[in-house]
Order: sequence, then structure tokens, then C-alpha cells
Amino acid sequence: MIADDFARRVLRWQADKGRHDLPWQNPPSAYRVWVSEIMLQQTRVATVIPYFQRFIQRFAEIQDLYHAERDEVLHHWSGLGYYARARNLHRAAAQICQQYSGQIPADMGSLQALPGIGRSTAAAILSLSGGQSQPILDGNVKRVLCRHAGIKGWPGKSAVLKQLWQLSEQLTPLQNTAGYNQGMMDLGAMICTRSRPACDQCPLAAECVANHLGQQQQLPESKPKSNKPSRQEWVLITVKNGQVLLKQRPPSGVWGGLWHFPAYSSEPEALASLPDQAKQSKAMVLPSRRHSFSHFHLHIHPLLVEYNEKTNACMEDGCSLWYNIEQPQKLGLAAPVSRLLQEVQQILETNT
DNA sequence: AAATCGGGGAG
DNA sequence: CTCCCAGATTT
Repeated sequence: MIADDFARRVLRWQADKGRHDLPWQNPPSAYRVWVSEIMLQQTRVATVIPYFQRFIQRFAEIQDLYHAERDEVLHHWSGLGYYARARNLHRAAAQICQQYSGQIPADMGSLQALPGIGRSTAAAILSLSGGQSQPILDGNVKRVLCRHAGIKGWPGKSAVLKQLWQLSEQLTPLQNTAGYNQGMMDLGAMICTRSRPACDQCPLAAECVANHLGQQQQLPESKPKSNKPSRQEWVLITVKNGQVLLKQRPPSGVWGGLWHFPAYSSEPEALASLPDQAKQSKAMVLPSRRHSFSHFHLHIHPLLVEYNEKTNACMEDGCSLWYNIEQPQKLGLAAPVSRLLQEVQQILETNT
């Protein structure tokens, strides 16, 4: 089948059955599409929607993002994961405001030079918001193309990736690229799903290799599985006069720039680090929990220690602070930290 | 080429 | 429980 016919079928289907009411589609400004594309990296649409709404409400324009504190940007990203995306988004906003007077660049090279924007994200911004003819290659397009062309091998391998980019380039039309790219993503999300694809409703089924061979479950090939290691940490939830001690994580690494409880590699080590006024208090052992990252499991063992102090001498040395549970500051908090803080709030108001 | 970087929904 | 999602960046 010639590429032109492929694109026409996708376009017709997307106009008829595709998604037209996603929050970032009206209006599809470059800024809104950019924010959405960053949030959507490795993240489902349904998960992103409420985050996008809150983020855009607070940072309606790129200048609002530029002038915001990083803590508040991370606050609006809390629970979404991959926090380097938020840090890069904030950095890129500064670059765009300083170097491009607030105008998001409209060419692939300039966009890809910005932190957090790779080829597919740059192409999505330019096509969806500006109508430029640029091929994309996200998880949806990979799945559709792997099945349609019967491409074997895991798409994460560079040879397969190169093949997929070449195919996407060939099939992407010069006109109506926004509708086409949106249609490819809609097909992947609504029809050509990972399990049980609805081939009977697919506009590309007639020439789809996987459909003809019944290989929908085998394509695309899945990532070779690896055993994830486990780590342990004991965290001190120190409550003093209704406030909780938090420490800021280093700018890079897991939960970079977010606020976390002081963490230790053993229980005795954690208890030994308590301030003298707290040592007489009995630590409450909260249930341990397992948190899974993409490449390891973290077993968190929380210890709750409450004490009071007349003199409220606040030690805030820039990388640690007392967090007010009742009137929280706008900080970046990882999902398990937010959950723990909620549990602690419950415990504290039950005890009073 | 392989590792790093979250969290949750689906199966 | 495993797998993977509108990927990019670093090693």
C-alpha cells in the first residue's frame, strides 16, 4: 500500500472516531502541547489529565512557569514521577524566556536543544500545535507500526528503533500532519492496544501483517525481563509541635530535588540520630511498605517519633525544614512520602 | 548499547 | 505478581 493511502485512512478514521476533547487539544498552543507532551512521556493519558489541568491553571503561560520557584513546580508534579521532566521543563522555560523572548522555537533543532525535548516530543509539538510535517515515534506509533509492518525485535533496540523512525518518516504525510499524528496515537491507544486489539474496527487491518498472521500478541516484542534488586531504608518521621522534619534530596538521582524524611540504612542508626529531646520518646513503628521503581524495589520502614519543645528554635539550613501538616508548604513530595504524611496526620488527630 | 529515572493501571 | 505507558538523558 502506498504511503498516501495509509495516511488517508488514518486521517479519515481520526476525524470520525479519534479523540478531539483532550485538555491540551483546545486550544493546542505550543506551550500547552509542550507541557502535555512532557507529562505524557512514559505516562498514561488518564493519569496526566488532572495533573495537566492543575498545572495549566497555575502556570497559564510560559512566563508564569519561568517566574515560579522550583519547589512549586515540583509540587505540581508530585506523584507523577520522573521528576527530571519537571526540572527540565522549568529550565527550558527559563531558556525560552531569556533567549527567545518567551516564544517557543518552531524548528526541530532549537527544540531538541532544550532540556527534556527529544526528537519525538519536538515533532509532536511542531505538528500538533503548528501543523508542521514532522514524524513522531511514541509508544502508540511503535506498536501500530510494529504490527502493521510485522517488525520483529524489541523496539527499544537501536536497530529496531532506526527501522521504525524510517517507516514513520515514509508514512507521515506532508499535509494534515496534526490529524495524522493524532490519529496514529489514537489508533494505538484505542484500537491497536497492547492486549486484545480491536482489529475489526481498525482502518489499517486489511494490510496489517500481524492481523493476517494472528501475531497481535507477539508484536511488538516485549522487553527482556531483568530481576530488580531490593533496597531497604528506615525513615524518621520526627514530629515536633505538629511539624515534620523533611530533608531535600540532591538535585540528581532518584526523587531529585524532592523532600523526603531523613533516611538511614538501619533502625539503630536512625534512632541514634534523633535529637536528645526526642530520645526519651518511644518510637512508633509504622507498617513497612514496598515502593517499586523502574529498576529496583525500595522497602521503606517508617519510625514515628513525636516530642515537644518549648523553645521553637527552627533549624532550617536550606536542605532541611519543618513541614506543617495542617498548612502545608508547596513542595515536591514523592508519592510514598505524601501517603506517609497523610497517615501521620490521621494518627496525630486520633491521638488528640 | 545499557542504565537511569516513578507511579499506577491493566491483566 | 509482571508489564508498560504520547521518552529523554547519562554513562
